[in-house]
Amino acid sequence: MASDVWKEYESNEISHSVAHHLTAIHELMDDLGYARVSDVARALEITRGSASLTLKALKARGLVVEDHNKFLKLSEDGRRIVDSILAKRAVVRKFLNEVLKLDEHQAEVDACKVEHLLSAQTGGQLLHFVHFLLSDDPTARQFLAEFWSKLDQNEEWQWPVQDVDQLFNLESR
Amino acid sequence: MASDVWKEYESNEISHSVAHHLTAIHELMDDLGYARVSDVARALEITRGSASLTLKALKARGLVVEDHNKFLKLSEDGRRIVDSILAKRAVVRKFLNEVLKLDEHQAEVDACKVEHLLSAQTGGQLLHFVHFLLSDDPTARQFLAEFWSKLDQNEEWQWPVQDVDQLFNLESR
DNA sequence: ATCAGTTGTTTTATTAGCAAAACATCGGTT
DNA sequence: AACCGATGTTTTGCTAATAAAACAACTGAT
Repeated sequence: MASDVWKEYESNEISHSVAHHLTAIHELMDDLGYARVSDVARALEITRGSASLTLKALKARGLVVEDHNKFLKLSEDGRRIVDSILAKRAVVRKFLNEVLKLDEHQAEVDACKVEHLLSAQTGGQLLHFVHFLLSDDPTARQFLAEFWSKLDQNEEWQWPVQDVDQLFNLESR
Repeated sequence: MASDVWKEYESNEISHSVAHHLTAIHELMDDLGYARVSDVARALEITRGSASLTLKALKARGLVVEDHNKFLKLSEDGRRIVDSILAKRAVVRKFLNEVLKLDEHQAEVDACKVEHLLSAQTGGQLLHFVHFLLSDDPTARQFLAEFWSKLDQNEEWQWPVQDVDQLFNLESR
């Protein structure tokens, strides 16, 4: 694989840690009405010192703004980022849980891992897909019904499959 | 969100970097028939020093074994990990590109980002799903045809969507 | 008014992953 | 034999993200 592909991992706009510092502020504002350094640290179960340093960097990046009395708030940019993350998380979780029938915990964990990594295009297309898939369109309903009935029968594959491409080619022939 | 969910990100078996060191060895064995530290470094476009350190750690973890003359090879465990990563990458790439119609580069980049993060269960279920979806089952074909035709019309959503859950609820009512 | 608890920051240290540079060791060429 | 190029390792330094501990400042209760 070309290195310009795999190295894009680090060149990401926001890290996993930053994503959760930002969403923690968002959720604290909803739950408590405010968010201080200590509240974020408690929510993420990290020390106040760690949260203080990370949040200082986020203030410098303009994603978090500080009140006259140490109260934190998302900036416009920060809110935009949190919105996109939460939207992707919700879509992925819904897809994994309600379509692929993975248990809620697994769906939550996997969604949490990838939410900040998916591009806006991927998130948007996935939303369209899941939206149609879970709508009451009869074709979608029939498709899901058939897929789920196959899920119950199909236990023949061992994972990991050795050659996925070959598996697909065998079927499309 | 509970911290035991978001903190699982770090507790992952293998990091992005390790995933690509291992897959690089795999691909070099296929392409050249051998893989040395320098070959891995060249493939990943990092310095030999960095590769040397990372690969030393992987030898210590028993994922990579070293020949009598500095030639590297995947161990049984290493090969198992590479198989699972490549399988997940292939399935995700196929889904993003052939179903969601994202361009190949975007599909490649996003698949590369998440390949090592998905659980085995998620990978397996996704494989079942994509396999059925791209099969010649008439229901699957009809569903995809309808989805794609909707894709062409639907440009009304702005991304990020503010409240994804609400979007779904409105439709399912 | 003092004392305890909470809060925020800073300093020191750790880990993963990288670069850069120095170093040693080969192998082949001349 | 001397040299050059490729290879592998080690050392030093960097960044991000954490913990731990020390410190300062504010808050509230008695």
